[in-house]
Amino acid sequence: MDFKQMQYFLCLAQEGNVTRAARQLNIVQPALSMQIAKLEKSVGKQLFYRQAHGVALTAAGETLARLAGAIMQNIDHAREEMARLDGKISGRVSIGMITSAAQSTLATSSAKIAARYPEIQLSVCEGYTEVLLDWVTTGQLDIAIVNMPPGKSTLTAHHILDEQMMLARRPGSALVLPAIVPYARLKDIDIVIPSRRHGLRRILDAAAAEAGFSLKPRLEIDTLSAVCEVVATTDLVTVLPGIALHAALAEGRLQAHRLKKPAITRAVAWTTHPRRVVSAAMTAVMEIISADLLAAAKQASRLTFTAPR
Amino acid sequence: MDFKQMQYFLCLAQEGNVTRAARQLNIVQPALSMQIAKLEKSVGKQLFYRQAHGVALTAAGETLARLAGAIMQNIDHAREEMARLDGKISGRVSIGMITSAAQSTLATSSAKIAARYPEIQLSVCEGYTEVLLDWVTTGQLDIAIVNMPPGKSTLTAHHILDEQMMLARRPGSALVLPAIVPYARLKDIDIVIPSRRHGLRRILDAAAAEAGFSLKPRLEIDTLSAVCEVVATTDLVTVLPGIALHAALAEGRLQAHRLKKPAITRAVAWTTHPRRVVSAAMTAVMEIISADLLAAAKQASRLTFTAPR
DNA sequence: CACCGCAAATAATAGATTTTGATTTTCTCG
DNA sequence: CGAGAAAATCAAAATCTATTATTTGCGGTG
Repeated sequence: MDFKQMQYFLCLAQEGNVTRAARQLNIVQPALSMQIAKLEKSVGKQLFYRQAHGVALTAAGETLARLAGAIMQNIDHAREEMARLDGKISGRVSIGMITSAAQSTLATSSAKIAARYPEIQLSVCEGYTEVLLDWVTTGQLDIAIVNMPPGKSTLTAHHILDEQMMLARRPGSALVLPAIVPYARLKDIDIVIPSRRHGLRRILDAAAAEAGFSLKPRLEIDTLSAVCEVVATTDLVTVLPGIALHAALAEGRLQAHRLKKPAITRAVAWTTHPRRVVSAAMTAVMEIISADLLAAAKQASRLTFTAPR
Repeated sequence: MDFKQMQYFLCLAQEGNVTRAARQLNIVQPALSMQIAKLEKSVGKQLFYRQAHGVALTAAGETLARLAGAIMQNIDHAREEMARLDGKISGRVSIGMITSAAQSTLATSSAKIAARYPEIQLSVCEGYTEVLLDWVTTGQLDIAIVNMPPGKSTLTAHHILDEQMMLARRPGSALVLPAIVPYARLKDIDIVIPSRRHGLRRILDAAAAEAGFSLKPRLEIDTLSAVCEVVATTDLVTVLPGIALHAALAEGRLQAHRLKKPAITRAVAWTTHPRRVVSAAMTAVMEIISADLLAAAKQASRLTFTAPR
C-alpha cells in the first residue's frame, strides 16, 4: 500500500472517471489505470466497477476510501505539526520571479525569510514567464512565480492573487483623465510599456485587440522600475499591475487609475514541477512571499486614484 | 513524505544505527542514508544527529516519530479491516513447498483455500529449498515454504514453526529402542532417509557430525511419503520432522521416538522477495497453510511414542 | 446492424528513482 | 597518530513509473 497509490485512489474515487482523475493528478490515463490495478492486486479485492461511463466504487472500495481518507488526514495533520515546530526549517530554495513580483516584494520578503528562517538558503532570479516555466520543468528552479499560465501546462500551479492592471501617470501631469479610464483611450496617449517578450505586454495586447485597437507604445521597457521612473518624470503614462506600482504609489510619485472596457486582470501563481516534492522550506518561503504580494496588491488597490484632487 | 520513507525512518529511529537498520530493512546502508536525507530535505528539518556511534533523534525527529508511528498504526488497521471484509479476496498466488510441508498439509490446506477464497488462483509446486529460494528471487514464485534458510539470505523470511526431528519406525518392529533415542544409536541401525540434495538430510548430517559419527543410510529416498511407506512395511527406520510423519502416526502405521544428543530441531518459514508487496491473497493463503502446518506439528508431537506399550 | 465515440485496458518505450557496491570522510578511542 | 566503526558520497545497475500509441468494450445512432 503506497502513499502515492492512495492519493491516486482517493482522487479517482471522487472523480469516478479515470481520464479526468488522471488529468487532475497531472499524469496520463494509463498511468492511473496501472496504479489502480496494482493497488487492487495488493489489496486482493476489486475496488471499482468498470462501466462504460467511468468507474464506481465497490463495497470494498468504499471501505478503503473511508480508511484511506482518514489516513491522508492524519498525514496532512502530521505535515502541519512538523511545519509548526519552530525548530529551524532548512533547505535550499531557488525561485524565479516575473519582474512585477520581484519589483514589489522581493526586498522585504527576502529580508523576512532570512530573519525568520536563517537556515534556508534562498536564491532568486528574475525572468520572463516562459523562460522561468522552462527552468522549473528542467529542474533548474524549484519554483516560478509567474502570470497564471494560460491553457494546460504540465506544471502544478498554486494561485496567489488576481489583480487589476492600472494606468499610472505622474501626479502633476497635464493629461486630463477620468477616474476610471476606458482602455481605448490609450490609443491617443503616449505610453511606455514592456516589450512583447514580457507577459504583461501580451495581456495588454490581448485586451487591446478585444477593445478593437492596437497599442503603439512610445517606449518599450522591460525593467518595471525604470518604467515607473520614466512615468514619474515625464508625461508618458503606463499600464501596470498594482504590485508593480505600489511602491511608487506609496511615495506619491505616481498616480493610478482603474481601467474599464475592458478591465484587465491578471492572475499570479507559483508553479512547481508536479513530480517533485514541495519541501517545507518551499512552503515556508512561498507563504511569506504570497502574503507580501497580496499585501502589495491590496495597498496598490487602496492607493488607486479615484477622483482628481 | 513517502510511505517507504516513513517505514525506513521509524526503523532507523528504533535502531539508532543506519547500518543495522538497513540490514533489518533488507537494503544496503547507503540506500537508507539517502532516503533519510531525502526525508529530512522534504521536511526541512534535521531529524537525526549523526554521532560516531550511530544516530539519535532530534526534537523534530521525536515528533515525527510519534506522528509517523500513529500513521503506520492506522495503515495497519486499515489493512486488517480490508482483509476482514469478506468480499472475495482475489489474485494469483504461486507457492513452492519443501516436500515435508507439501506432504503433510497441502491437501487439506488447498481444499480450505479453495473453499474459503474461491477467487484466489493457487499454484503450488514442490522442490528443494535452494531451488525454491532461487525461484522466489527470480520472481517465478511468490512464496517459498522452506527450511529456515541459514545465514543471510536476500529474501524476507516469516517464521512458521520450530519442530523436532523424530525417529520413526514400524509399530511391530523387532528393534528395541528407549523412549528417547540417542542420536548416535543410528550408527548401528538400517535407516532410510532423503538424499543429500534434500534439506532434511543436510540437517541430519550436520547433527551426526556434531555427535561424532556419519550417517550411512541403507536407502536414500527423497519422496517422504515413500519413505513412510517403506518404514511402515519393513524394519528400516527413518528420521523425519513431525509434520512429515503425522498422517502415518495418526493412522497408527508408524511410531515416533524423540531424539537426544543432540535433539534436532528445524525451523520452517515462508519467504518472499523483499521488494515485492505481499498481497492480501498471499497473506490469506499463508495464514491457512501456517495454521495447518502448526496443527500437524502439534499432532505429531502428541502422537510421539514415549513409553513402550 | 454496422458505425462512431467515449472510456478504460494493454503494450512497448522512455524517463526517473532506488538500490547497489565501491570508496571516502568523519569521528572516537587506544 | 593510526585503527576501526559508522555514515556520507559516487557512479553504475536494476527497478519502477509515466508516456505515447494502440486496442478493446460498451452505448447510443443513423
